Amino acid sequence: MKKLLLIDGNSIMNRGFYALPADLTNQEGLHTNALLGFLNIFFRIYEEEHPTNICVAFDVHAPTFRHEQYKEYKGTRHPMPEELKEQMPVIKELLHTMKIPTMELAGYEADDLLGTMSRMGESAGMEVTILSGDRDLLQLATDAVMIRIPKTRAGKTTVEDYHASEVESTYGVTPVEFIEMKGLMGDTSDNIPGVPGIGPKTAEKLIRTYHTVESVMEHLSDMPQNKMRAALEENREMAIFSRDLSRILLTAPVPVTLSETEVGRDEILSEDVKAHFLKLELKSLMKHFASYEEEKKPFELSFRDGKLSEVKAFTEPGSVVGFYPVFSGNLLLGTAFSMGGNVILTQTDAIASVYELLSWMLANRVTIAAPSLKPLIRPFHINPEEQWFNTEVAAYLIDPLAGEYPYHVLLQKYLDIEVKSEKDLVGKQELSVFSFAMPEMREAFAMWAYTAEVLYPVLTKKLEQLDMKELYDTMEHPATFVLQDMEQYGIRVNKDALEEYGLRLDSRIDTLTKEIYADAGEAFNINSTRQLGQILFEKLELQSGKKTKSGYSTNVDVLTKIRDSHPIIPRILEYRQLTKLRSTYVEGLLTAIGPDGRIHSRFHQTVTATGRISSSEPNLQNIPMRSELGRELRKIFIPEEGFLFVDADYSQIELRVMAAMSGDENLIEAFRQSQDIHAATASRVFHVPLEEVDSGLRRKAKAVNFGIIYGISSFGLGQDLDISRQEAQEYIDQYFETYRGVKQFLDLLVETGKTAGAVRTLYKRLRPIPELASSNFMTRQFGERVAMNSPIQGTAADIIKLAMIAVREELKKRGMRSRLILQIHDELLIEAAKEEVEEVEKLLEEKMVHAAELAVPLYVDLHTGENLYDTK
DNA sequence: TTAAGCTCC
DNA sequence: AATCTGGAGCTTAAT
Repeated sequence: MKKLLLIDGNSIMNRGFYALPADLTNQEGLHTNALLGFLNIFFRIYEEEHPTNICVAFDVHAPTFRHEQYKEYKGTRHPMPEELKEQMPVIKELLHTMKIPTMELAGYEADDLLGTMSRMGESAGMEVTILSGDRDLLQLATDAVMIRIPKTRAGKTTVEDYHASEVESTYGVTPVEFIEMKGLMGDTSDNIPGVPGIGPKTAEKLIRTYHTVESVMEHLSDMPQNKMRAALEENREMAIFSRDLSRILLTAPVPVTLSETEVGRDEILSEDVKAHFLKLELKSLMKHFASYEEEKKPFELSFRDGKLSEVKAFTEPGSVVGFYPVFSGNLLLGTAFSMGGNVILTQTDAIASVYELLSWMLANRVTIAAPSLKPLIRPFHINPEEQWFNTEVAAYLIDPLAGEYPYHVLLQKYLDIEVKSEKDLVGKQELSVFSFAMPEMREAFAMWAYTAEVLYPVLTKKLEQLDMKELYDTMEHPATFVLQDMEQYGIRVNKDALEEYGLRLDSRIDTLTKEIYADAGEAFNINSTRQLGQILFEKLELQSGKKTKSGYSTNVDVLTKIRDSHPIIPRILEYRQLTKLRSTYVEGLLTAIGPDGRIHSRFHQTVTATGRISSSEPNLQNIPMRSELGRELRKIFIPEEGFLFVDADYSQIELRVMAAMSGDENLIEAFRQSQDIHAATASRVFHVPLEEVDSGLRRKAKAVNFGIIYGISSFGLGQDLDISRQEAQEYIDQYFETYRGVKQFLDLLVETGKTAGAVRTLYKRLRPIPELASSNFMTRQFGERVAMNSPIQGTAADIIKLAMIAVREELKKRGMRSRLILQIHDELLIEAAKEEVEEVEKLLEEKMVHAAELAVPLYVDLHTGENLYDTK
């Protein structure tokens, strides 16, 4: 089937012009932003649809016939900016080189030419697409004619597609009625007057009922005597005139025939076109030529079976090798090695032989690149000093928002190579001793090894360009080893005590459940927010607060506000707390206890956007602390016999980091003088002597302190402190007046975020912020808060990582039995041999306090105890 | 799989 | 004019 692509040239150029930076020029000083915008969206649509026929319509700049006739309405458009004007002849030349016909006709608008040609195509049995940024063209949609409107949001371009049915479902009127609607509501951007006082809502209602402007006018007598009816009566002529003005012609004398619009891929991507792009310095478009060639010969990785000795024979000293071992639990199933693109698969369970080969490689200055390093450290006795490269961690530093780093994504992103993903190849098949005989699994293994090898130079270069090589070498790479240790050691759990704690919860939950049912007058599922909402706010008619998407909110804020209005509320709050403790902590932790009586949580290095570590299966970074009952749970975490816990947490590390990074003299001074920063802040911000700061004032200052770090709004702070927005705003203003340097610093971060698209920590860790480029106000606001928070949270995360590395090294150097087993963002836990406790306390404090030398001293609180509860 | 809720820093 | 505190992971209900 033939496919016709029609493009609204002016509209798409215009869109490109405003969407891309205005300073985009080539060496001759020609602006190229509209050209690039046009071609980007063109190629995107072209690759999606593969049209057989293409034509681009332009407006003629001279007044058209229809302009002449209605000059007073349509003659007042803004003139085209010079920078855009100069690109118009260039795009026409370029389309000429691409053998894509263009059309423009004095007396007619581009819309009319597009409309007419769309009908010609439809009559000839073609599928027609019209590409435009202008919603006016929606009136042209039919079952066979699709209108595509590109939209840019958060830096990403999406396309809205409209056949006749989508116009109806979106706007509630047919494409033809769309024209009638505009007759009533007008269009200020097009200088179409319409009927004053009638907007989109009213117009839609009227046209849905009466279908045409004429019919609306005939039925005026059915309507109530009001302002709307009067306006319609008065503007009868104007409405019909506006409607006719909005209607796109379908019978214009188009200067191009359908057969002339035929254009092949070879013509669009010819050598001439390539040369033309190069001349205009549109280098980013070159990829279309590459992919054209690739499509002819899709990427195929060749790999074969071979012994480890063959791997060795293929390995050049000083080279880079990709390495992907396949484990099923502790059992090695085999290996994939990639050497200069030669991929060799080996089915073997001989870890020792592989270790020997790896040692030989390292001794011969070979860099071994692995897709993920942490799982390999133990089986292959890897040390931080050895020449290993961790693809995943490098890719994370370059793009910390990606979430996952599978080979197919990395190959696509960095080398523009398209391959099947592991999931596509392997699906849900489990690993087994037969895996090395299965073609799909073999291919996936080979891909991992190959990717690690070929990405090594690319990622290394990228890290250097982004000035993060040092961050990788001195922080991220060694941190992997600390995390591996923590996973390996795990934490000991008193299983009996945990079960006993669970029984205590059970009995109390039982009582509460019965009481809640009695309060409600019926049994229901208390865990179901929907059922609970009905009971509380419909049956018991309690005061409901904010709503969620699907009904009443029943969260802790809402319930706390109505705590005293019914005895069921405090019971539900307690029930929630207890069932949370039971299901997440008691049951969750019990199933996580290993045969060694310890929990081996996993620690992730490539998950968070800011550089923090995360923990899962189970998450040991959110063990209860705030409520006494939850805190009791901490008693079940105990050290091994002959050991004690030594715990240290940074005091106010984020505020200290903010003070140091901003260089604000007042805040720095406050930290140097006082241990209690919230009280000190209260004293300064509220102009009260330190001795007179009471707990209420301190609480306010504390909320402001936290708010500032998170990128505060007066609304949020008001909510937090339960005060008015105005009052909250006053606190914020006073804070920034006291700490002017902080204000300057935060403003600078937002500014940097906007211009660079990213912010950095003190140690140059990058956090991209695509939200700052959004056209959506809310999204952009979020971006600003991220810009303020990330460098602070991220720098704190960097510092504790440095401390972890230093602590591990020191313990190792001194040959101590004590070990670091847990990190909770600003806190480190060491399981210390009893005879080493004093030394560990000293060493831990020393390494944490001196992990970074800032303008503000770092400080830690130290605790030693028999369990996790006692270390607070 | 998503939404709502709760736990932590 | 809008908006409405940053970063995580886990469980349950409901689809």
